[in-house]
Amino acid sequence: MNVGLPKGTRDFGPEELFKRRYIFNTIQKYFELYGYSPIETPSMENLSTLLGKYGDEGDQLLFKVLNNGDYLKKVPGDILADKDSTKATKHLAKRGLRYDLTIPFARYAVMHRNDINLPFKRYQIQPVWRADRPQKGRYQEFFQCDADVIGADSLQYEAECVLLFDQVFAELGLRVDIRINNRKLLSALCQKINAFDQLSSITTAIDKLDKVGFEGVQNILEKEGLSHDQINTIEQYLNAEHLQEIADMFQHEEEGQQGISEINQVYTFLDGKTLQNKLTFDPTLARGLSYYTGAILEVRSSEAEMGSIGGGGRYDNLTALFGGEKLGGMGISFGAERIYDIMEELHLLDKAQMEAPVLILTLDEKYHAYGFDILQQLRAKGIRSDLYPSGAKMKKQMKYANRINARYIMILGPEEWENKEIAIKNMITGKQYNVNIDDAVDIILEKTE
RNA sequence: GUGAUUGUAGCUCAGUUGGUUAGAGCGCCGGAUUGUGGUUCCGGAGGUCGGGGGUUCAAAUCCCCUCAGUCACCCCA
Repeated sequence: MNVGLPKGTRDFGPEELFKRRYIFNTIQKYFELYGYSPIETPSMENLSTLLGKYGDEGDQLLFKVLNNGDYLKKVPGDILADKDSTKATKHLAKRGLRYDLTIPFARYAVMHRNDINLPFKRYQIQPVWRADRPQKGRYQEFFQCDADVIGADSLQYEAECVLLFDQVFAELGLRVDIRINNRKLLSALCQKINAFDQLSSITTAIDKLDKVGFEGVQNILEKEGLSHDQINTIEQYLNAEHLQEIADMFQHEEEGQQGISEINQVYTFLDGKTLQNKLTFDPTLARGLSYYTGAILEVRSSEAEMGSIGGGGRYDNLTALFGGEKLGGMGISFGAERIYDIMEELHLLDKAQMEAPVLILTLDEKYHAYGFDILQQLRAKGIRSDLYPSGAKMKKQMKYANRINARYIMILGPEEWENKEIAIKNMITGKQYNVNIDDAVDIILEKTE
């Protein structure tokens, strides 16, 4: 046996897929409840759409799709001779696999600008591909569940996204911590210490706080060439426990005041709404993605050790990259794969298994066709059901019934046939009794409702 | 891209300082029970020990190469 799967990809069996769908369906249900409409984009995009959007590392992690036809012929001889893969790529591949859902959405928004009306609320649940090395909770093919609203500045959407996170995780039965911060505060921090051009690297450093602790962040910042005074100010910021402390810090930074005000407005929108999970302001929350400019959100499980299982934020200009009209917005993403892993770990998916069907057993070919009639009657009533395909040994059929998780079996054998009856057995309790053959469908219907 | 670790039956894993015919549990198939599963008892099938090379009288075991998985770092969901 020499079959296998490409690295970082998985098959999903029936049981697993029932569970996965339960999660996706729940997320989708709330996306739609909140007024988001679905779109889908192709698995492949033009490489020119993708390249340069995710940084140098991102470019490395893009799956490139080899051109069709005599692709080597079109590569200039000198590039071929140089064996420089980076240079040769653009001659070998003009398409690549989708790396996330955000950039394709930006491309979509620009291309279909005349067909969408603002504010445009879309959600998208599709697989994406990344060529990085797989490890726990990381795959080369995985699903993302994104919802974004573009073309509206209102902070109601920040509040809406918090509520969306809160409700979805509550319905899934996961207890989570939702954390909120605002990039404007980080921006103000960099202004305050006169290191605004290092905003991006300081953000990245702060983002590692959870993992490496303050000493680790300190080391990174030192390597970035920041002075002790600057680092002290950053530490003071990171240690702030209340919004007021931050507000005091940024009295002279307009952007800081704005960030504070935005966070307060989000809280105002949420005032009086009952959240089922904890929402905390966390000045240390940074998030790696560079395009966020306002609110940032992150969700972590309070019950399991795992990275973030949801995140999002506000961006100013998603479409700038494609030269379209400036469209800002707010978006969030659910980390469905990780949510699955945590829920499996906490046994929250056991109940999400397929609802057990009804299985009909016949013990003789003579009335097998009659069993098929009953089967169609059950299905017409919307009962998931099946008929064992032959009059095999009772034991074998029973085993099969067990394996497919049948809740009820209907047995049609010589004795029953003679008396115009059918035996109904509850596979969970083991109880069994005979009913009139004409009433059987109604009785099953009653039981499975 | 960097580092670690593991590859033995369908699955999870034992296998001593190299030493006859490589084992267990679970699963599978059959029987006890020709009309009753999930419990029990009995029997059976199933292995290029990841692949290649080397050392040795002898290699699952030691050495080299290679492939694959897993985990961590970078980055990320």
